[in-house]
Amino acid sequence: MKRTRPFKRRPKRAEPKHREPEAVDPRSIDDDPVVQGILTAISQKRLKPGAKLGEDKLATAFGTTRIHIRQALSHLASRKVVMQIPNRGAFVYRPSWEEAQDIFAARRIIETAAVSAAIDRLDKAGKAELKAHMEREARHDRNDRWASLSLTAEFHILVAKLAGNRVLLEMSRELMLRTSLAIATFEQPGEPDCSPDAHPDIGALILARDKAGAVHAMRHHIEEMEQRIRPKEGEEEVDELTAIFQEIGARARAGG
Amino acid sequence: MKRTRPFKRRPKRAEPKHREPEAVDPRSIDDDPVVQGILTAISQKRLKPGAKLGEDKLATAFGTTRIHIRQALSHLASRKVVMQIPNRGAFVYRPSWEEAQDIFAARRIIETAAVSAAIDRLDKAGKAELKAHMEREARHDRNDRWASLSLTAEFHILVAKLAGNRVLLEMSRELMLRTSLAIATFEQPGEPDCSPDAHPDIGALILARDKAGAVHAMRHHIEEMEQRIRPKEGEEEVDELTAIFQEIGARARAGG
DNA sequence: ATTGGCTATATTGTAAACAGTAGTGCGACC
DNA sequence: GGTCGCACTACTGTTTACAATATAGCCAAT
Repeated sequence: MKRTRPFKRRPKRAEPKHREPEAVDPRSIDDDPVVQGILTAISQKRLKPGAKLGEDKLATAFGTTRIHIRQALSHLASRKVVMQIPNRGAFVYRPSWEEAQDIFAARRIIETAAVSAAIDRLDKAGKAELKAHMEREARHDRNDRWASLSLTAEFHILVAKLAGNRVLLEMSRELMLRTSLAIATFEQPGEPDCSPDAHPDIGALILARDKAGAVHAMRHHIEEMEQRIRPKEGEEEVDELTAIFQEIGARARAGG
Repeated sequence: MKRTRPFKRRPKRAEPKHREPEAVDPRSIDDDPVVQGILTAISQKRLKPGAKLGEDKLATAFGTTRIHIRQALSHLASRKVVMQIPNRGAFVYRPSWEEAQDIFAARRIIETAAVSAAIDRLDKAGKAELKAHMEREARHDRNDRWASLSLTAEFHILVAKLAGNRVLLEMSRELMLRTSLAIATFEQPGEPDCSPDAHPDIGALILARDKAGAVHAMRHHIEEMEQRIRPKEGEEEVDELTAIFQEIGARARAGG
């Protein structure tokens, strides 16, 4: 077909004018089904710390390509939910004992502040949301382990949401996940994550706007969780080994 | 060349035994020179919010490949330092006004807690580190804008480090960067990020173990920073536009 | 003058082939 | 019998080329 218009060849194009990237749908990778799937699997403890996350297997499981999986895994690695080891692959993150303690300490700080802020700005809609959650948690089937784990996590997320600070909310989400990993790594077998009666108490104190009481209850609740985990015995061997190697390395460097 | 040994073809191999991924050098992507380069460029305000981060340009600038750049950019996008828009590319993150306020609120919470914890566990080494930093900050060349910005950020990071909680430290680092972006986006021209006298005061109060005073000074310092930014006038137009569109969309959903 | 349509180019996104590395199992050797 | 070494597989990591999308420039028409 004849070209309607002859186009002269332009030698080069000017630097593109810097268009501001506003007004664009900022769809995040957090909404990705692969990311969401792995996150819920972890928070429900179907995936345990140290589990291998093979790229091919995930690709066939989710019905997508390896590239997509790689993107999701590296995102999760940025959030310290997944550990990537060169030429070995991706594994579910296994926090150290020190890191587990730091996670709980961070939660004490952030969630007590969140409770306080939530009480300050509690309105009708917030009260309704909180009551609805408490009812769901009260009447849920306690034998459904996966639903229980999801619900207990959602309570803490809801409090963070009621605080009205999105940055804090994102941090809380991240800490919740890392708490799941910490508990899964260091839990004593058979114990639940959250003591089942703590959430109704805290919720009632928030609804009553008893700030001091709610903050204290939340702090106590988190400390109770923390006291339920114990350092792994077996890890001392590993630490000893690494200590030996480090000593040998240091001696080699020193003695030439 | 002759094969020394005939190998029979094995039909399939068993599932590999799950070797635990411990005892491996966990080199993080945070140490990547591309990531570090972009982060320091942002914290020194050489890269402004909204700036385009073209993959090819970065690849040639850093002397590496596009894939490497893509990995670095997606990591930075996970940390909300970079905004990736499909088919448009990566830009330096530009926080909204609400997000900027949330960042400062989060810093108030985390850094006051960090000051408190830092005083609790302050030892000789910590005192020395703090004194060394205060001296560097006192005698640095105030005309060197880039060095100034680095030093003021380092003070806050040092306090978080003295608190002895790595999780909190990582959060503080992230918040520092996002504060840089918030200030760069909403600052009044010509004003410094931190009031120059605040850091010596806070440092002295920490060294004196005056917990209440140090916490108060830190909170005041952050509030002072926050009060120095103002919402952009131009943004109101955009907000009005988006409001109109949202209204139209809602009406279409309801009436259609 | 502004808007709309068209084409060329720049840039990002994706697929597939290739290369490199770690891990497994068999055989050999002491 | 335990250890060592080799060949092979499975997997990750990288390169390459190609496809898809958005942007800029130009012309025409209103």
